[in-house]
Amino acid sequence: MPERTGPPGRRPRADAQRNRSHILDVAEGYFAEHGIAGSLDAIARRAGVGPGTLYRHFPNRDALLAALLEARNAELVSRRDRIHDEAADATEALERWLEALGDWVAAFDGLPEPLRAALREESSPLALTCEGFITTTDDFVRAARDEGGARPGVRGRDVFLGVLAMAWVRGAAMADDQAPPALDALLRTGWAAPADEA
Amino acid sequence: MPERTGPPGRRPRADAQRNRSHILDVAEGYFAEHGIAGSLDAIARRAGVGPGTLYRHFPNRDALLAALLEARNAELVSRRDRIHDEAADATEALERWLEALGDWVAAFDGLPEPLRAALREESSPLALTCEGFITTTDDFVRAARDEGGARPGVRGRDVFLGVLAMAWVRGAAMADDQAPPALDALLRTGWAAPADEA
Amino acid sequence: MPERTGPPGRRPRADAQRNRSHILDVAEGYFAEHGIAGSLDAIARRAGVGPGTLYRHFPNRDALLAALLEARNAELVSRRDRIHDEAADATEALERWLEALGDWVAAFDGLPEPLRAALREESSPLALTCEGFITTTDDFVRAARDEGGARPGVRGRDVFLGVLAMAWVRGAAMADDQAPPALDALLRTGWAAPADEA
Amino acid sequence: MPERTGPPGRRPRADAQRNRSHILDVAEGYFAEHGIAGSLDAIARRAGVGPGTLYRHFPNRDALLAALLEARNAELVSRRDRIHDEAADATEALERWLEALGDWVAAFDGLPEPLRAALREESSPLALTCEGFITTTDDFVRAARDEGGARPGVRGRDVFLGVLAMAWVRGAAMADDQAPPALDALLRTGWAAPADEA
DNA sequence: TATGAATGAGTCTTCATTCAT
DNA sequence: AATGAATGAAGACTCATTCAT
Repeated sequence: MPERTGPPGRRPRADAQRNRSHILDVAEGYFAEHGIAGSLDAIARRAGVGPGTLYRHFPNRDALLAALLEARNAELVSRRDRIHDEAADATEALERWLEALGDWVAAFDGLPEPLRAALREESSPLALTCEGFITTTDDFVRAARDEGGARPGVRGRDVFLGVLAMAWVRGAAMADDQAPPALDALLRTGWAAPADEA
Repeated sequence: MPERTGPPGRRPRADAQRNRSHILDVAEGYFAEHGIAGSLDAIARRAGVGPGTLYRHFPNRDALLAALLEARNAELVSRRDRIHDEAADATEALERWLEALGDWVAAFDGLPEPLRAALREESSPLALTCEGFITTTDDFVRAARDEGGARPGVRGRDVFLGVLAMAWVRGAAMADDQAPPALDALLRTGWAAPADEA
Repeated sequence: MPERTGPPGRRPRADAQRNRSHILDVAEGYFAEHGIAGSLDAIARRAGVGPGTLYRHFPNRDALLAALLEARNAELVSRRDRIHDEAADATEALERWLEALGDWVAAFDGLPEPLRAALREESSPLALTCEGFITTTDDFVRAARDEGGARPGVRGRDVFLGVLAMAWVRGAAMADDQAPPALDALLRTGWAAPADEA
Repeated sequence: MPERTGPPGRRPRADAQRNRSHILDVAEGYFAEHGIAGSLDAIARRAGVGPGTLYRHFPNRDALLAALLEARNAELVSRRDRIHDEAADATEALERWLEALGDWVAAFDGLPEPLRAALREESSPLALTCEGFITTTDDFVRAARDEGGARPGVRGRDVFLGVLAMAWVRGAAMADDQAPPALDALLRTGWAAPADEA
């Protein structure tokens, strides 16, 4: 019984923690199955808790989503660090970062939508997450540009939006195996031939 | 549709035709105002017909949307023809076509979504519309490529998807005035510097 | 209760009017039982219709209440006419009118509350009803005043509010048989002795 | 849970006392702001305690309200005493007492409602409070009546209810500046002209 | 005793679609 | 053909109260 009674540093109750992460597990599965537009009540039901419990932990869908992404965020951040360490040059780094970002956005079907919405009204907990990665993207873009690998005038924010957009449209192109890489290439080099601007 | 005639006076149902086009008018205004996610009931109400009538003419939202776009399609087609006539070269033509396509997709707030969905399951009446324009886009792309203005390997379908994607993400970027042109440029030339691939 | 429901499973589609009045019947009983704060869903359930059907007929609680009162309104109006015809003088008329008003307000337990609320924000369908009766009350008050039976300076609106208020407290005084008439008398003559103001 | 009645003099813990009065402070502010229908959870939160703690001190909303009024009761009682000391005659005293009572009831928006309810079912802690003031009111009324200032047959209870009622309806009449005094006058002298009963 | 997590029935509301009239 | 009433599942979210910690 290492539990000291009294009011020392309040730690979250064990059962609450358990519940929270259980809800997250269930939500992950549910969202993976039904896309992120599924019913929150259904998630609560499947998790075996009342809707109030879910709402206590996550006051709205975005909060739940943000919590769900948090785990992946850590992964994304570590991937960023790895890229910093391993990439031969800034251009390759940017490329790999965008790939990482693309994977992150593809975590759940329909995820691009709330991310876009969050970018619109900054009050969402998702907005913070996004802004962080926008900044990171901008850093990568800048470095690549300094190196001559990225086109001048391209902003990190736009590239981020581009990744988001491509991830969104990819949802439609699943039957077409060539589409995903084609879309990445499109974002990378555009449709115009280089000669066009020389 | 086998027209069943009863008593004499077998008219081609002028009133039904009138109804149909009236519904379309109303729907156009409604979608322009509220985005394409508005309630179909509300449209029927505003058009002064019962929901059943609306449903008879357009069995679901996509059908309505498709019919709505058909009118614009004519415009888009004529724009295509004008481009063919006026454009100095195939590259400029493609550029202008994509601009036209962008305008077309931006007709209603939220339109990219059902278009994307239609591309997924081809059963939607919107799918046909899209496929037509994909073909057209491909024609433009091919011509530009033959001319050296478009990058080899770029498919019309991908470019179409790219336009769709950019139109979609644009919804989020409204506060940012630089974003729309930046996104167009991104799609045109990508983020990578030309030197990168020379 | 010989509940006239159709064969189990398939509910025979009733005429809209009949459905409407059936809902009203049920609502009347339900409100009489549980007071006017009861659940609308419960009423729909009890009426054997979906909540949507109830909402189609009565978009909100006030609308339902207003419809419920409409029948009684007719009665109140005819009572008003009878009073006009029968009352010996304007003072007796006012007296009888207030009695009628009191009966009207006592139709459902808790009715004074939404009436008061409606008086606050005039958008409610109940507001119209109330305003009409306020006007009528004012007419009666004026006539009585001209005759010397009502105190100068008393406005119809205040008297109406007084009736509402007394009906409201009456809910508390049920155990006390003397209270209702005492409250009426209080409203009529006040607590102060006439000598006090001579 | 065995009730430990043996050794008496078990004082409440100091921190419990502190908690209790802090909750009261917070509740006072909250009710003053949001009316008495606000969420108890919100009060607990604002007070920095758990809802369980609030519940332990005040098993329900009425108990909290009663405790809250107790503080004001002292003030009301002292006002009563001051009236006794200062009033020139019993009629003026009654008048001033009713004014005091009106202020008391107006302490919180929506307060009349639970008071009325408490009068109905005497089990509420508010009932006691009310009964005390009803008695006081009756004393004032009697004294005034003996002096010829109050109408014979008027009972303290009824006058109390009248004050409650007028306070209740006043909530609706706020837009109308003339209403509050008009309602007071109505309660004082009624709508009938004195001549009517001479 | 204090805490605050959990409960879960309950609130109102919407809407695509069906089907009796 | 047209109508529009009916459906009823589903949605998000609340909150007084209980109970495990």
